[in-house]
Amino acid sequence: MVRTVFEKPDAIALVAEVFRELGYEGASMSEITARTKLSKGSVYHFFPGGKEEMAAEIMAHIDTWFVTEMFRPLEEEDPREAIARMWETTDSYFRSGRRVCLIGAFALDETRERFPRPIRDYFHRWISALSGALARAGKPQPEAQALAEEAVVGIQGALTLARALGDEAVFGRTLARLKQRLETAVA
Amino acid sequence: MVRTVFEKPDAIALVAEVFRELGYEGASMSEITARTKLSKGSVYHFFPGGKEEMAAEIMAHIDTWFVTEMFRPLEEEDPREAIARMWETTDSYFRSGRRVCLIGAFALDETRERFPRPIRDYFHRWISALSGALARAGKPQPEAQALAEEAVVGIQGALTLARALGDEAVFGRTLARLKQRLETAVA
DNA sequence: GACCTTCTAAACCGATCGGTCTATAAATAG
DNA sequence: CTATTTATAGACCGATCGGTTTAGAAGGTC
Repeated sequence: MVRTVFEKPDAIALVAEVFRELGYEGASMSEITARTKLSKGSVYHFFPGGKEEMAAEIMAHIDTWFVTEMFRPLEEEDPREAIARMWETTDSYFRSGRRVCLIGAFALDETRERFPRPIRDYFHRWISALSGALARAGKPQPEAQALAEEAVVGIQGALTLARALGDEAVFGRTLARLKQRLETAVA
Repeated sequence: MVRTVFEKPDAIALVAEVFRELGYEGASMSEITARTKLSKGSVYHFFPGGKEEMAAEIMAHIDTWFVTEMFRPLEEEDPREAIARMWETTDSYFRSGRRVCLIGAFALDETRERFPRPIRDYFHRWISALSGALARAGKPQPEAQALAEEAVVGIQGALTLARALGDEAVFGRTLARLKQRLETAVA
């Protein structure tokens, strides 16, 4: 069955990948329509506010996803189990290092000036959620916070290097190292 | 004395900051001329090949700088002393987290496809140089390589988070942690 | 001083930019 | 079925894009 019409959630996901690959400025309308196979009419039907609205909706979509799949699970009963699952979720979300972090990419150039809050919140909430789990696992507060920050820093750095080196393996190595580090720190 | 003419090294440095702040796609000619105060005529006088040549020259300039200021010093006599100075050079180059890594930013979007080699080499050489110093400080090869990779990953991640959180302190904390980690690992 | 090279200024170019609009097709409700 | 809503297609718009050109100013050499 050939698809004839799209629905908004599809449109958000499709456009999101274009922004992720090309960045905010690089994601021109011609690239968006070419890569998503959506016509200009469809794109502006779903996002009357243009690129700004697309990016805002994409970030909201990412936010929702991370809250339900990454942050809330970190609040579940067994914190060590929760953290272990976070590494799996992270590896899967970033496709073992083949997919970059859209929010991280936005943070690096002037796109940050457009969306300072969602960008800041994304990282802040991730660190908070992980820090909370570490605290419940027995880490005193200041160290828990520092370890959580170290983990998120490592994830972002590994994504950058994986792309830069054209070698996704560095992402897997970094996740394994960080996992180990948080486990022994908590032991 | 008001400056009337520029020379090429000045032009490279000025244009580099625009690319660093806006990324390759975001650095439009109008932004370049506005922010550098160079006229379009001047810009194309220095870079007849346009944006592509500007970016290539900027990366060559960065490469030279890193070789003389970061990589070669890591080969000097006392490896621990050399590594200690690397942290200072890193902090100073990235302005304690206020300046982003142009090469890292290029790696994240499709700009990478334009310049895969210089981007890959930049990180590869940094890791190699640091790994060599760690090895000379007594670390067996596989761990030296892993620690060097961890350090460069951490630097990149910290730059991303510093920008994302609008809080440069995370960069200083990360450098301090990595410095400590490499010192104890080598002890 | 004359001469020559280097650098600047800005008008100008076609192509592409983000965005609008109108007509129509597809899906849904009655 | 008809009526209405929702989504698609693409022509079209002014603005900006990256880049070219030409004329002249600034700076060095003798």
